Amino acid sequence: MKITKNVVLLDAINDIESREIVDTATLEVMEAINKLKSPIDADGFYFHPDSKARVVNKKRIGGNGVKPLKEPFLETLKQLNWVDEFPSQTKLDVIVKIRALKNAGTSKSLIYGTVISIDRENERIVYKNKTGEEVFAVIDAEFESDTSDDDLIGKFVSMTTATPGDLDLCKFFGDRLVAIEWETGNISSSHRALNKMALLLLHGHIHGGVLVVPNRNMGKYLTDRIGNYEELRPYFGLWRSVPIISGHLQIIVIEHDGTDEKAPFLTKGNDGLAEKQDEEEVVSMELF
Amino acid sequence: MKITKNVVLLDAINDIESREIVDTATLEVMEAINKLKSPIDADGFYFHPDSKARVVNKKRIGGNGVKPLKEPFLETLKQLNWVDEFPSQTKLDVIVKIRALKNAGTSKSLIYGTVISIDRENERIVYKNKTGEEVFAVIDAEFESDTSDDDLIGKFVSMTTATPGDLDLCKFFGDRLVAIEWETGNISSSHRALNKMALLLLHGHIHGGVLVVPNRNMGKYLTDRIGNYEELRPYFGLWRSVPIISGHLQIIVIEHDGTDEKAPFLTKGNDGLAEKQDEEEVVSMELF
DNA sequence: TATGGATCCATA
DNA sequence: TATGGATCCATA
Repeated sequence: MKITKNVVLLDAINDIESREIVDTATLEVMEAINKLKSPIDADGFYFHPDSKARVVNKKRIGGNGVKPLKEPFLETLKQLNWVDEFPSQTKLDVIVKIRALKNAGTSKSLIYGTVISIDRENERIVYKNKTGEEVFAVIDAEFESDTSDDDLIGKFVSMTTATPGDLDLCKFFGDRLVAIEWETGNISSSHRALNKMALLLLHGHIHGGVLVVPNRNMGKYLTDRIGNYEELRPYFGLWRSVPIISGHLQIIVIEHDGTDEKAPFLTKGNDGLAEKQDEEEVVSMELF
Repeated sequence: MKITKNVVLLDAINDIESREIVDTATLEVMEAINKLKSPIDADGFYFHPDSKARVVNKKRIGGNGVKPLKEPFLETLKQLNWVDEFPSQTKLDVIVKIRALKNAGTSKSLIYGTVISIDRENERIVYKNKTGEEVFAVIDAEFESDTSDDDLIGKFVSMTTATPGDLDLCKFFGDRLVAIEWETGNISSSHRALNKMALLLLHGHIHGGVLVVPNRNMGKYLTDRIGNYEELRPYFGLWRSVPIISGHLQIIVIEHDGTDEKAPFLTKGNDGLAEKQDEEEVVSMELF
């Protein structure tokens, strides 16, 4: 697979080590992109010429599925000790719901404690955790609750948090974390991916963020409306305006190496439903 | 329809007139939300209790379609002189492709001119437009071109621009523009909507932005994965960090008033992975 | 239940 | 061709 651009959106690199970390991470991502081949024994990544999406009877048909692209990319990086589905930092958690309990629960996704004070205006709750320490957390000024704030004081409660979801891949370089998002979801999903990395940079949780996204030319061979560089371009000014103190955010743009009659059609994902699978195969045969 | 929250993300209001504009626009949005009723002659907006989405055999079924919600909302505001599908400002345009031409074209979406200079590093092109003026524009440092930069000098060219897409609704209050985005697309689409309004605020093109979005409770009665307040909550810090000079960005959160056996099922379209129309009708009959 | 994703639709 | 949207999927 080719790399056509490498666009830096945020670049607040304050020391040599930081630059080295970003450079190393970038090289590893590039290596994983470079390794993507189709057909498997080819010298690059080719699509079958007939797999290009086109409009017939006002319907867009064709296009390759995207999962066969993403999976080998993740695989290569996991072998370089990147960890997939890495959770976004808990320190960004915001408590959105508080519920008084009779008995202690054990849900891993909830926080348990005894309420000491609630300050809606400053979005802050203080509570005693199970080891008896007084700790504080951020609350949504309008968190959900069945009970008045006063009645919650002194009660044992569960607290539901809201946090950004997982990152595709992460790796620690020393004590600094770099995140990678491979984006072949809908273009709007690329907005969320960049938002997530920009937010984590803003809060100092990660030191580097890399978005890998196809260009529009490559998009023509894939599922309609997947993320592409050109369509994100007009929004760069927004991400560039985020006032991070340190860190780096970049977009790496990829494109297939060309077309080749020997390249396979990449199946589209109807995983898990054998019935749909059959229909899909029939459709594929009709199209190609 | 109920309004459950009104969350301000950016509030850089510098004069009384500005406050009045934001307040007026907000009231008009609230009025349009308030007017949403189902059944049509009811005192509020109710869903049929059986229309709540649920999981059967590992498949999520049910849920109302979202178009029947959005359309009357837009209609009310158009009657209050809001304009729909309002184009995002051309001054944010970035030139992403330049092509030498033999003859002048007339496409409305392209810029035509004779190139005077190209400065990739500073992302700037100077050209002579058809009235002979020298003007400049922003280019992508890696804009597409068949020709070398030097060869483009003195040539008549077309320039393709990239710009954010339309806004759902806009209205001028004096010379200041307020934008509204109604978000019942996918949650990631809400990220784009907020990004768009934040960007336009950053560039001073709009003075106010309003996102209308359901809360999670209401989302349970609608298409899976539509935008909802709770899921956006963890990202507020990002939009709040955007360094705007003046303007206002808010989220208005809506919820249905309850359930009622007399409420209709709101029909769904065939987007995404929906089964085709005929099948859909059969499924609906099975469910309800 | 919750979150990221993959897929196709409507329309200018 | 281009952009916002609507819909259902996979999985922890």
